Order: sequence, then structure tokens, then C-alpha cells
Amino acid sequence: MGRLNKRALVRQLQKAGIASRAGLARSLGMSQPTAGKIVDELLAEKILEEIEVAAANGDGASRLGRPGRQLQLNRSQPGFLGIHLGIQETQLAELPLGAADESRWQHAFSVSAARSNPAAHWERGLRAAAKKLASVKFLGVLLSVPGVVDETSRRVLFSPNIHWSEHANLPAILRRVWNAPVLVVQEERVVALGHHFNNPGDDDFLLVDFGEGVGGAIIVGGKPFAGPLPISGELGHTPAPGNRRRCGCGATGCVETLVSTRGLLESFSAAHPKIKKNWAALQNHIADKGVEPWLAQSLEAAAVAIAGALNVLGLRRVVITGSLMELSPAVLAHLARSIQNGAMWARFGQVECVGAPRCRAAGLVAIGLDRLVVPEKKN
Amino acid sequence: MGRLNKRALVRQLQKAGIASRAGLARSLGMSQPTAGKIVDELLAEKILEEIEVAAANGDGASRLGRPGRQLQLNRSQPGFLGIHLGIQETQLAELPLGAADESRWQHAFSVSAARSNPAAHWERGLRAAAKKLASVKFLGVLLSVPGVVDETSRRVLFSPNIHWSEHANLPAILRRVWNAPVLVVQEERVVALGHHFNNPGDDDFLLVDFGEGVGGAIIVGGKPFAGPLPISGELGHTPAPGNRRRCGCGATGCVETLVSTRGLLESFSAAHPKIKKNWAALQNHIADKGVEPWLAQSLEAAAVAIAGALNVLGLRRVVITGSLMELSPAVLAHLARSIQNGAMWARFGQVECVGAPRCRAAGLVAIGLDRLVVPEKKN
DNA sequence: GCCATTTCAATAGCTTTATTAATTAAATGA
DNA sequence: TCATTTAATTAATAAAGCTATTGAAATGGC
Repeated sequence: MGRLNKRALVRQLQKAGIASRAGLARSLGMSQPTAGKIVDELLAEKILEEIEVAAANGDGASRLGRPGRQLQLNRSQPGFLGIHLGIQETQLAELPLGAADESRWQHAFSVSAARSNPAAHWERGLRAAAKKLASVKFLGVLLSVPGVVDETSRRVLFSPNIHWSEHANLPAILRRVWNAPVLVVQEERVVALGHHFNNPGDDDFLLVDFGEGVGGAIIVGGKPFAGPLPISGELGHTPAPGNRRRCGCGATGCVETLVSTRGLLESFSAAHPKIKKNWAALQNHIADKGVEPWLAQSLEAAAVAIAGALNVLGLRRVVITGSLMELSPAVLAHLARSIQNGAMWARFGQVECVGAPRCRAAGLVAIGLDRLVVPEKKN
Repeated sequence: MGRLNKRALVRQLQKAGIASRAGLARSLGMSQPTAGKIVDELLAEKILEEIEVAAANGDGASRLGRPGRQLQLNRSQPGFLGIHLGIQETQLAELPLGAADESRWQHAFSVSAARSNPAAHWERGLRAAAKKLASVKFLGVLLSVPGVVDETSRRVLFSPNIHWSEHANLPAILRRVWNAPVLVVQEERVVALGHHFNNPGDDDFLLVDFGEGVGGAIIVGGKPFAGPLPISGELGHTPAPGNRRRCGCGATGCVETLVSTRGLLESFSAAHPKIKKNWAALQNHIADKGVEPWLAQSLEAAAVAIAGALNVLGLRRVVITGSLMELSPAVLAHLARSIQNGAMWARFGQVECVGAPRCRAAGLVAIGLDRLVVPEKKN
């Protein structure tokens, strides 16, 4: 079958969750026989499965005509092994093709950076976790990492908080443990695709994730945007005029040094030297006092970078995830206003800025489906 | 024939200039019969023409084997009528499909903004110019306009220097005069495609055009990038922190107010109140004194916006066109350094910033070919 | 000048992909 | 029970592109 149609069908089924052959054909604008043949093929490959639909299928009343045989992405197969290499800990999740809820994350373990050989330590942790998993064989191992990633060569180019990952051969380690195809993906891209999965219809947005660093990812037309370089969506390392802080990346003045958790704590402590310098204190203080000047300034620096990105990309929607969502809603509101101030589209129409949770499981499944199950090119 | 292959073949021929059926098949990775059939079809449509090659075809020595029958985009047909709606004047150019040199611009006339009905005045100017043209019938009329353009609805949303174009129905006017399909395209996008045409190989870059305003256009993978909104590449209207100048767009602090010709003159005059406030004086002064602080500051504001765009888009190449190229080379060099300072890729590899002339003829032809001659969808 | 070699172009036949039209299947409701 | 409606499958057909073959037009050695 034509790769394009096969890809489209899987995407559509992923978006719809459950659908019949006829429904797929309708929504994709292809003929029923074509959809039927592709479905047969996918069933044979165990990518899809037919399900007994327990009647009353949401749409309300029982409809006329022969009921369609409902299909979904296979939930019984092992599927993918999702791994998130976090700064604090590494998490694993067994992800069937059809179910991508966040509750599947488990088996966390931590890698201390102080170790003499953190890569070997990580491998031991993975092996221990592997024993606790229900499955042994996977369609692919999908690794989400923070930092700058070359997804083609599957190498970490730069990761200020997990430096050892830059020199370790992560794909080789994973292959040794599970012997399955490995994909290495930038964390923000995973989160963006996860958001897209959970909000179908949101086909164009800039996702900005706040945490130890500040990163972005772009979804245009439902697909992740990428230029020719392995970097993209890098909002955090653009200089903010007037900012003299040193950044982990080696440069001076990066926006990230102002609005990362560490950067915010820094500013908070400078403004209030007598209050304890920790995240909880900062949260309480903001909940209490609202957006004070020290915070407003940092938010506005971020807003300039974000608005600039919107203007350049031609987008009107920003999705905020990460630590900023742990603060008072007034913070997000302030950021949203500042973005609208700099975003050119705000003068013609509406510019939206919403918060959202990080959805890594769904994002990894989306990537695995796209790149391993129905790849653009053979193999 | 398959639209995709047909499009690819026309693109390739446009890039190569002259090629044989066999050569096209080779460079596009398709079989000779397929290429041959598509060529036959395009010849029948008068889009291509066969030419007598006067031997000695560049490659040096006479090669072995039967010589290929060389093809090129039709140069004898009327082709497109390119129109550039400039701030000072409107220019026209008859553009055969195959020849896109800048020397074809002619028949300039100006529209004074003071007129009571500038649109009607423009139409009269066009009618007068039409009489002087060699052709009457065109495959399409391609209009390049500065400002924010919705290319789908062919409306000018915002044009600070040619306000009347926002309310006039430009496509209707052009249709009345020539009765041919009309495309309305943003000026910077035209220039970017023109640069791409004249520098094949440059498949990924951000073009920044300096003039009365500052605009950008993005080429990724050889194709213009566009998000869902009619704006894109808008570098000029991102706020520069600390800048209090009012912008024509209604906002305050836009980068454009610093680095447009008017903005530069403003800063120049503020720094040197005794020198005449005109472009020639500014040119001479800079040629003489180099990049003084007033200029450096403005350039750095632009550089932050440009570097931010590079980081977000994942690009490593900037092409500068427009009034900045009329200044001492030291200005471009300074800008390039500032961009490299803020561009994240500069820490991994090379970030390039080069100057180039504006090539509108080639850009318009590229757009016309892409959207009218071999469109993605029928009609 | 003749012929092997090389390259280009055209033709024939086949495969793949997807379409339309027709048929069979499975439900509802009067 | 049967008309109606929707789903799925089957059969026939069309389109696009491929491989293999054949013919055409040049070069260069002899």
C-alpha cells in the first residue's frame, strides 16, 4: 500500500482513538476499498486490532445501518519502551501503541552526576529496571532527553545538566539492554507532540517548557517543524539585552538565566535576601504578593523571545508547560499579556497563551508510530 | 502525469536552466520513460521548449554518445507580468518563464499618496503602462507588495507606507486591466525566492530585507516556510527592550524603528545634530568613521531578533538585502558578528551572514511557476 | 569509411496503487 | 417481513511509474 495513505490512516486512527474502516475512509477522503486494504495489512502486522464495541458508542442514539467493525491501535502488543532521561531521575514506561496515558511511568532510578562513570551506572540502572518490566521485546526504545539532540545521528550535542550524556553512546547502551531500534528525541519535541495528541485540533502552536532550562518546540500543520540543523525551537539561549548572567551554555545573557527555575530563584533571592532561597518559598511568596517587578522583568524577557518566535513563525498560539505552571496563575496571565504585547498578530486577531501539563507518553508513542511503525521510507 | 513529479521536473529545469530528458531523469532519480512523458506533456503545454544547442555545452570537451535534445523553460511565450508595488514607484516586467534577469524591470510610474483616490490613479498608471508592453496576454499577473499580505485571500492586511493598498482591491484592479490570474505576494518572500533561484544550493536561510521597514522571509528545504497565519518572517515588529520609539504599526519599541532607513537617520541625526539628516550624508559619515555607538546599538537590536529567529528555526545562514548593503561593508560585518554572538549554532558550527542584491524578477517567476504553471492541486 | 562504443529517446509490457461500480452483510423500524 | 441504511468486500478499470528492449545519433579507433 502507498506509504502516504498508510501513514495518514495510522495518524487518523491515533487521533480518533477508535474508528471503523468506513469512517477512516470518509475522514481521509479515500475510497472504502483502499482504506479496507490498508486496514487488513495493518491488522496482519498487528499494528491495529478489531474490538468488540459494547454498543452505545458515545454518539448517543443507536444509528441506522450495519454497524462498523471498530478498530484501534493494538493495545495488547508490547509496543514501545519509553524512557525519559530526566535531570533528577530516569523513568521508564511500557507504551502499547494504543494507550498513552501518563500513569504508565514507573521504575524510576537516579544517576548521580558525581559518579566516575555515570554511563555505566545508567546502564546498570536500566538492566535492573528491565527485569521488572512485563515485556522483554519492544518495537522500539524511545528516549527523551533534555538538551540539544541530533536526532539523525542519535547523539546528544549539548546537555548542560546531564553533561555525561554528551559523550556517552546512549543508543548503544539501550541496544545492549533491549536489542530494539532506538530513537533519541529532544524532550520539548516529545512534550509538544504529546500535547498535540491530547488536543487534536491544536495543529499549530509553539510549546515553551520551563524547567532547569527553557526550551521550545514548534508544531505546524500538526507536524513538528525542523530546520536543517539539529537545534530548533531554542528560545532559551537568545541574549536578553541588559542581562549579564552567565549561562551554562557558555554565553552571557541568555534568557534562560532569567526564567529557568534557578534563574527565578536567583532573582527572587536578590529581591528578598531575607527569605529562604527555595522553590516552595518562591511559590508561596508569589501566591501571596503577586507578580513583583523582579518577576515581571524576567517574564517580559521571556515574552520578547516568545513573541519574536511567533512573529517569525506566523503562529498565534503558545502552550506553556513545566515549572511555570507550579506558580500562581497570575504568572501565566502576566506572561500571556506580555506576549500579546509583542506579538504582531495581536493587532489583527487573537494571540493565545495557555498552560498545559507535560505529556511525554503520548508524545513518544506519536514519534514511535511516525518513525518506526509507518516510516516515510522503507526501513 | 503525477503532479509531484511534474512539479519536481519543472523545479529542476528552473534550477539547471538547460537540461536533456536523460539529465532530468538522472538528477531527479526517476526513470527515463517517466521523465520523457512529463517533458512531452510540458512541451505540448508550451511550458518547455526544445533548443538547438550550439555545441560546446560548458562541460568542456565534447562528450561521448548521442547528444541529448536540450530543453529549457519557454522563453518565447508571454509568460508572467511581474509588478512591484514600491513605496516610491510601481514597476512592471514582462517575465518569460525561462528568463528572469533583473534588467527586465521597466515602465515605472509613481502613485502620490496625497491623491484623493490613489487606487484609481494606480489603475490609470497600469493602463498606460499596459499599452507600452509587448504582450497583452499573460499566464498570470504577479504582484509583489511590501507589508503584511494574506496570500490566500490576496489582500493586503497592513502596509504602513502604502496605506491605500489595505483598502483597495488590488486583484480586481489587475484583473480589469489584464484579465489573467493574479497572485499577490509579500515582497520579502519574493526576494527570498529570487535569492534561492540565483543561488541554488542555498536551500536553507533567513533573508532579512532592510528598507523603509525591516522584513524577513524563510526558506527551508528550498521552499518558503509559512505558518498558519498570513504573517511570517516578521522580524521588524518585535519589541527591542529599552526602545521607546513609536512604530508605524501602532506599537512602541519595534526593532524596525531602529534599523529602517528612517530609524537609522533618526539615530544618526540624534548623535550628530549638526550634520545634514539625509541618507547620503549618513553613508559618507559611516564610510568615514566606521560603526559608531549609535549605529552599533541599532545593529545589535536587529541582531538579537535575527539570532533569535535562527535559534528558533534551526538555521545557520542569513542573507541581508536592501539599504544596509548601501552602507560601508563594516556595517554588515558588525551585524554578522552580533548575530554570531546570539546564535546558538555558532557554538557548534558556523553561522553565516552574507549580503545580496534584491532579485525580484527571479522570485516572481519561481512563485508563478509553482502556483500557476504546475500547481499542487488542479486549478 | 566502417564499426564498436556510448549515450539519448521512444516503445512495450508489467506492477503497484487507488478508483468506481456492484455485491454482499448486518443492523433498524414500520 | 421487508424496505432502508450503512459497512465491508469483490471485480473491473484507470493511472503512474518501473524495467527491458529497441532504435537513433553522436564519437573514435582502425
